[in-house]
Amino acid sequence: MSVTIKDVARKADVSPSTVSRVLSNHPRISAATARKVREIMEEMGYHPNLMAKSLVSKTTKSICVILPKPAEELFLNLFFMELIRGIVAQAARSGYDVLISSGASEAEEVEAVARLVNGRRVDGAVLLYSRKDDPVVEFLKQREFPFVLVGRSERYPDILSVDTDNVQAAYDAARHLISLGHERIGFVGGPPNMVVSMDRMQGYRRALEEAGLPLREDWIVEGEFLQDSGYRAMSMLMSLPERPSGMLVVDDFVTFGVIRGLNELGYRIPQDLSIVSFNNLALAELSSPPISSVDIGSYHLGYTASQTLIRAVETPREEQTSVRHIIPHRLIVRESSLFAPVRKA
Amino acid sequence: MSVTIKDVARKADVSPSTVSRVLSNHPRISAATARKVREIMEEMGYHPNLMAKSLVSKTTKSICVILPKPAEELFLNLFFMELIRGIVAQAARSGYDVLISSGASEAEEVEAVARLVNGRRVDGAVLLYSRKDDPVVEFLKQREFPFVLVGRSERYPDILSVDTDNVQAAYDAARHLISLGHERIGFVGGPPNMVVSMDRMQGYRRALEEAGLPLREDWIVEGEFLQDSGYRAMSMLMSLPERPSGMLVVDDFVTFGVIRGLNELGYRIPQDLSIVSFNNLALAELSSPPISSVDIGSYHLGYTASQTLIRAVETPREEQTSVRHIIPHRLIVRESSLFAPVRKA
DNA sequence: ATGGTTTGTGCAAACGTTTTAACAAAGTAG
DNA sequence: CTACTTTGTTAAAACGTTTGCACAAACCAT
Repeated sequence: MSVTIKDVARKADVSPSTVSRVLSNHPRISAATARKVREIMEEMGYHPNLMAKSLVSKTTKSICVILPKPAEELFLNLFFMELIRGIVAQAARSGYDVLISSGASEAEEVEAVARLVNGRRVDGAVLLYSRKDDPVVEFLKQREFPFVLVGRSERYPDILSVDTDNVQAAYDAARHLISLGHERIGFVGGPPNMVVSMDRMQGYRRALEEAGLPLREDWIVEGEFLQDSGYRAMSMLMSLPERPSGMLVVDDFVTFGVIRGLNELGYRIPQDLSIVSFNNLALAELSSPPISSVDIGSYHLGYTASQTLIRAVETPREEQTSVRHIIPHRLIVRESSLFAPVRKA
Repeated sequence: MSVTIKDVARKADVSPSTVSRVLSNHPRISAATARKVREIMEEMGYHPNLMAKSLVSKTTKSICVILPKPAEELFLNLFFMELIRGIVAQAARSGYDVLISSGASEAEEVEAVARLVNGRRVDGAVLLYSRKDDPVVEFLKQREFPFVLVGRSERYPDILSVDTDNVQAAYDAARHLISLGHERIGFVGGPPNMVVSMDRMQGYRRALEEAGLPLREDWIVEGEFLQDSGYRAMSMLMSLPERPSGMLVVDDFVTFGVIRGLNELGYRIPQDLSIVSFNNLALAELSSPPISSVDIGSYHLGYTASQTLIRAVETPREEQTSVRHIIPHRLIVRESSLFAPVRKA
């Protein structure tokens, strides 16, 4: 059907090997031959068959990204999209393709990635965030298959990973509120089995402890964040006898739920409650009021993940130098956080 | 390195062909042999090499989705994510993998897809929305490569596509406002070179014309929607001597910009301005106030697109029966739209 | 001239499958 | 018992590349 290396060879009156070598810029090909062959390739509309190439080179020039199952991170969608963009952009630059895969359950997820890995369809995998005992991590680790984790693994701290220093990020965010004079600070977390939730929680606790502020468990909410649980969280929190004046919220999306809850209850932001959240999605800026948020460089995170993975795939067994990349974060202050009610400045 | 069909054959004391046939459930294999071979496969941990399979079968069992270049549809990110989920889910069910690709410019985009298509790395492609003269459509069309368009092509109405009836959707949305008593209705559109923008605009116009309402060009805004252009659009619109009492907005994300603009200007929604928008992203519900939005079934759209494409890929040349799928939409009324100032009920 | 290196090319074997054609063995009908 | 069909299996040729080895020709010091 379509034109092969042999057709080109025949027409150019050289052997297939020569054509192949022209393709890969082999140094021992004469300029004249190279030019001729290239001309003919152009003329005949030759394009190498990537499958055949893969078969012999035992390398696919593609990586896969495992999209976590939807349910538990509905609220991370926008973040994922940015991440994926970064991954795809970098992979393209390195000449890699990106396969995207997912499963409806954890079991399906590992099954999907097993198919790709076992079928030698990809050279490496990037995992988007990890649960506490992620079976996919387990699988890849045991198969010794190259992969990079966007996030942090508790069980395997030595794993190739790209991450935000979430403890520090949460610490910084809390410090921001504290520096504004807030002394009663609550926390709205994500699903407790996700490492990122745990880390942010820890940063929050540390900042409060260090500042000698009260750490009240009833100001801490964690859970799946669906439609109206932001509302419910707020209605619970705000009906306490003693209410926080500032809140850390684990993700901008969740913050939307929170804001809506507060609006319905008649509270005003930031006058009644200051909010700082995380991820700095495009939404944060468009919210009313615009949300103070810790930018974690989602695109950059993806970009680096892809880069790290591809480097790992391409270097044989010599130890990877740095095993854990931290992407810097930075707090973007907007209107949702203001001085505490008892003014200081 | 890894175990091949030949290794299994040797150990099972049959020929490679037999193993291959066991794999594909060939009817002429005896139950006994099949069982034995399967056992050995299991025992040795055999997994077929998909590349080799592809090479001979000339089919890759994968499709690609072309992510439009980021700039112009920042606001569609969330929508795309849903779409992709649908595509990936359906593809997985049909045993297909999904490759995702993009380019920084239109030229790069077509280059990226050309690589995949020419390299026979995918069996089909799904395009997410189309510009007016999309070069990717042009390329695929001319190559006679199977693809499905999520959206509508002006130039090629006969193309395989899955779409919302955007004219009708916009019409319905406008009717909703009209039925609430609004007589002054504006429109905030998307980039004018996108077909979806044009269609929604048309539905808006039609509804107003039909109802005999004034169609004022200064109530119509279109353009790239970035950070503060929502704000600017509103500040322009609301400073007109005669202001609309209701607005159609092309996308929930854009609506966020609009709402923020209105908030800053001191207008209240829906009291001062009713808003109906499109896509019904998860955000719509979380907004303050929650946004009335036309749900276009993004996931379903992606799911159907994938299904349609794969069917097309797998049936040879017999004409595809229905060439254009319309996914039903439905208006979800929330708090952003209310009776017009002059009450009727 | 001579031997040694460099340069340019081709042969053929691999990569791991599928599939066509061939064939032996076993079953079936007359 | 023979001729024909069915059943189960195999050998070998593809699929389109890459690459190690071989080798001739050209170049370069002696």
